[in-house]
Amino acid sequence: MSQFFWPAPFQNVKNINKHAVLDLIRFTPGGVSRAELALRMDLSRAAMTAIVNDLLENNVIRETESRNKQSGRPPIILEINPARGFVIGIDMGATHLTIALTDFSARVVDEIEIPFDITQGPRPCLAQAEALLTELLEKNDMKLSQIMSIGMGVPGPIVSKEGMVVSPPIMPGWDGYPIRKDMESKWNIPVSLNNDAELGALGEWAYGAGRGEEHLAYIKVGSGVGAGLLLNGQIYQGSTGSAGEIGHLTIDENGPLCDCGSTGCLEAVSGGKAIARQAREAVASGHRTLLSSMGPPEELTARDVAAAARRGDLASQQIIAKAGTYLGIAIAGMVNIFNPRVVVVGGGVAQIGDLLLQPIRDTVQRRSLVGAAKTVKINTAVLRRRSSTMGAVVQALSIALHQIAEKKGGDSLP
Amino acid sequence: MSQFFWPAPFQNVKNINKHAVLDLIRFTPGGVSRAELALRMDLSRAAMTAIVNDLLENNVIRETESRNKQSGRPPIILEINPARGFVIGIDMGATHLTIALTDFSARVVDEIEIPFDITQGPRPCLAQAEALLTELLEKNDMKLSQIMSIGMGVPGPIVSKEGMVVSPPIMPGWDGYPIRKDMESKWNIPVSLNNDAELGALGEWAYGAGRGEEHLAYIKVGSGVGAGLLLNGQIYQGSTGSAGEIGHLTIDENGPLCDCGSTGCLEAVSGGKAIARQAREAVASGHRTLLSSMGPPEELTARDVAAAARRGDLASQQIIAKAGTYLGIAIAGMVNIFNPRVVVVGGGVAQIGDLLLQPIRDTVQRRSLVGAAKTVKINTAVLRRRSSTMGAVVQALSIALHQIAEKKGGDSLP
DNA sequence: TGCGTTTGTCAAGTCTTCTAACATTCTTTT
DNA sequence: AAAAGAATGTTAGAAGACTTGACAAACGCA
Repeated sequence: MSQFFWPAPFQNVKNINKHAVLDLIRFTPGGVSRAELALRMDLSRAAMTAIVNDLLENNVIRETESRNKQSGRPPIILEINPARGFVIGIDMGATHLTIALTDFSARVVDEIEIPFDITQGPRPCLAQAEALLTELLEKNDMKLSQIMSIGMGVPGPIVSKEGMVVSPPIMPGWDGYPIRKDMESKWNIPVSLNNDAELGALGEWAYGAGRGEEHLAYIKVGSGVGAGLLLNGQIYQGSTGSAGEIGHLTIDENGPLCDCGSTGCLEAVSGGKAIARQAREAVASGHRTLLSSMGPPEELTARDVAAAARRGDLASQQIIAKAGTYLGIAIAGMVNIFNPRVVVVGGGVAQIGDLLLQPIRDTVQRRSLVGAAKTVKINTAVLRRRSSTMGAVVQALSIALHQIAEKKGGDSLP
Repeated sequence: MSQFFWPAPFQNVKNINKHAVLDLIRFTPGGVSRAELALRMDLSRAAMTAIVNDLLENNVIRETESRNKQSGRPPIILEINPARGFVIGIDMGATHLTIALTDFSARVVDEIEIPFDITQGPRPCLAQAEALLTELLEKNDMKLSQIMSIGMGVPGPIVSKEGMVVSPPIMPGWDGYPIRKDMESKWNIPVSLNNDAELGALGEWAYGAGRGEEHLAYIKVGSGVGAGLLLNGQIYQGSTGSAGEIGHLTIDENGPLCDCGSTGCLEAVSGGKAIARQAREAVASGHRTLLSSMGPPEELTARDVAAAARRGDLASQQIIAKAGTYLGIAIAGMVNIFNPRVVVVGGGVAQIGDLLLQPIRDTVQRRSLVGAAKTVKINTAVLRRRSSTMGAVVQALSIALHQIAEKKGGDSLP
C-alpha cells in the first residue's frame, strides 16, 4: 500500500536515491548486486547502473567477486570500499572514555579505553579525549588528516542540530557548552554528536542484536541507566533531545535517595553504582556472603557482584535479581507505550547476562500487554561494551560516506 | 543540516513532490501561495507553477482572492477545493458511534451520534454503522456514490496494513476480523482503519491543539484510557499496532480490580467507568455529597461527577483530582520517554476541563525530568468530542485527495 | 552446443526541475 | 500622475534522472 500522508515541511534532499542506495549497500551484510538494489528500491536496472557507476567513480564502493546463484548470470556484488578512508568513534561515558579507529566498512583497526570522570567539565574532558585520540593515531602511524569524520556519544540529552547537551542530569558544567563546534574547529573534521544510549541503539541496529529492525529500544545499564530509541529506523530524540531518559523515572517512592535529589529513581535501584552500594550494605549487615572476601567493601563494584553471583553467592544473586526486576518495570512501561520488536540491554552491568536478563524478561511478561509482550524480544547487546562506540562509528561513516558520494566526478585515493 | 541516514527499505513514491505540495496546501490554515510553497519545499517557482497547474487541472485545489501584503504583487492563495467531493469519518467508541460527513476542506456538513456497544461483535456493529451511514446520507439527500472515501477509528490495537485489530483488550470477537476488507467490499469505497486514540492525535494535529507539532501525544480518557502518538508528524503504531496502549499500565498495585483481570490499571482508577464507580461508592459510604441527590446511584456517570464538582461538591472534586493525579503519573512516564512538545487530553472525561487538567499538570511537573517537563504543554482537546472523528476525516481525505491528484489530465466535476 | 535464466548496459524518449528572462500587479516615491 | 521598487507568477531552453525495450554477458543444464 502506498503512503498517502506526508508531514508538514518536506525535506528536499539532492540525489535522494543515490544516498538511499549507498545506505542499502552499507547495511546489507555481505553486499548486494545492482539487480537486487533495483528491486528493493523499485527502480529500473538501467537507473541503478547509472547510480552505482557514480558511486564507483567516487571509489566509495567497490565490486567483489561474483557470487554463484541457482542459474543465470552471477551478480556482481557491491560493498563499501573499506580502504577509502578511516573514521573515529568516541564513547564518552560517565566513568570511562573509549576511542575506536575503523576503516570505511566499520572494521575496528584499533581501540583504546581509559578510566575517566565526566564531572571534570568540558574543557579537561575534551582535552583528555584529544590526547587519547592523538595517542591512538600515533600508535597506528596515522595522521589526523587521514580521518574523514568523528562520531561521539555523551551521557546526556542532546540536541543534535545544536551539537550540545541541554540540562543534563549527570554532566555538571556541560550545559550549553558548544561541544561539536569546539571539536570541529579544533580538529577541522566534521563531528556528529549524540546521546550514548541513542548510539547504542544505532550500533546494535546496524551491526548487533537488532539488525535491520524497524523499531528498537536500547537500554544502557552502566553506572547510570538510560535508553535510546530507534523508531522507523531513525534515532528518535524528542522535542528537546531528552527522549528515553528513563534513569530518573520514579520506580519506588520509598526507595533510596538518588544523586539527582529525588528518591527511588530507576538509576538509584538498578544502576551499577546502586548495585555496588547494595553490595557494601550487604557486607556491612554482616550476612554471610562471598562479597566480604573480595577486598575492602568501599572498593566493591558491580563487576564483583556479578562474579560472586556467578559463583553462586545468594546475596549477590538477590541484588542482581532486584535490579533486574526494577529494570523490568521500566522496560514494561516502554514496551506498552512504544511496542518495539526488540529491546536490547547493554552497558557494563548488562554483561552480567542471564542473571540480570531473566528477571527483566519475567517482569516484562507479567506487566506488559499480551500483544506487545508476546512479540517483544529482550536480548543482551551483541556488541557488548562496544554498542555505543560502534553507533558513533555509524554516525561518523554516515557523514563521511555521503559527503564523498555527493561529489561529482571521480575522486582519487584508490 | 542535511539528513544523512536513511532506514532500510526506501519507499519510492511517484510524484512525491506533487503529493507533498498537496499536503502543504491541506494543512496550512488560510491557504498558501505558489511562491511560499516554492520557498518551503526548496523548489523553484517555475517548478511550483507546473505542479500547481497539475493540481488545478484535477480540480483538487482552487485559487482564491489575492491577499494584500506589504508591497509587490499580491500572491494568489491556493486552497483545497471544498466542492470537489465528500468523505465520511467514523468514530466507533466503546459506548458510542459517531459518523460525520464533511466536504473536501474537512468542514462538517452533518454528524450523527448514537449510543453503542462494541462488545456485540463485528457483524452487528458494522451493520449498525451501515444503517447509521445510510441514515446520514438520506438526511442530506446524498448517495453513497458521492462519497470518495471513509476513515474509521476503533478502540483497539490496529495493524493498518492488514486493516484489522489484533488481540484487543476490550473488543471481544473482533480479533482478526477483516474489518477494512469487509467495509470496502460492502461499500465499494476505499477505507482507512486506525486506532481511535491515534486518530485523536491526528485530528488535534491537523485542526486542533497540536497543529503542526512535530511530536504529539494524545490521551483519550473516555470510559477507558488510551493514547495515540504522532512522531515526526506521522502516526506511530509500533511493531504490532499496540503502541500507546496505556490503559492497562499498572499504576497502583493495591488498586481496584480492572476488567482486564489485572489490578490497579490506569483505566481502573482514571477512566470514566472508574469515576462513576467511585461516585457510587461515595454515595454508598454515606458521606455528604451532591451526588446523592443526582438520581439513583447505579445510574451515576462521570458527567454527573463533573457537574457536581463544578458546583463545588468536595467529594466529586476529590474523585476527579485523584483520577487526574493517576493520569499524571502515566503521562509523566510518557513525557520522560517520548519528550513530546504537546500532550493533548481528550475524550469524554477530558471535557471536565481544568479540574482534571490541573492535577495532571502538577503531577507531571513533579515527576518528569526538568528538561522534558519544562517544555511540554498539556492542553485539553480543542476539537472536544470530535478529535477522533476529525482524525478519521483526515485519513479519509488523505486517500481521496491523493488518489485524485495521482490521475493525469484534468477530471471534471467542477 | 544450444537453451533458459538472470545480470548488467545502451539508446531513445519522457518527465521533472533549474536557470534566466520577462510579464504582472501591487505599494511607495518623486 | 508617472516612475521606481518589490514580490508573484509564467515562459522557454537546457540539464538530469528515470523508464522502456532491446541487447550483450555469463552462468547452469540438457
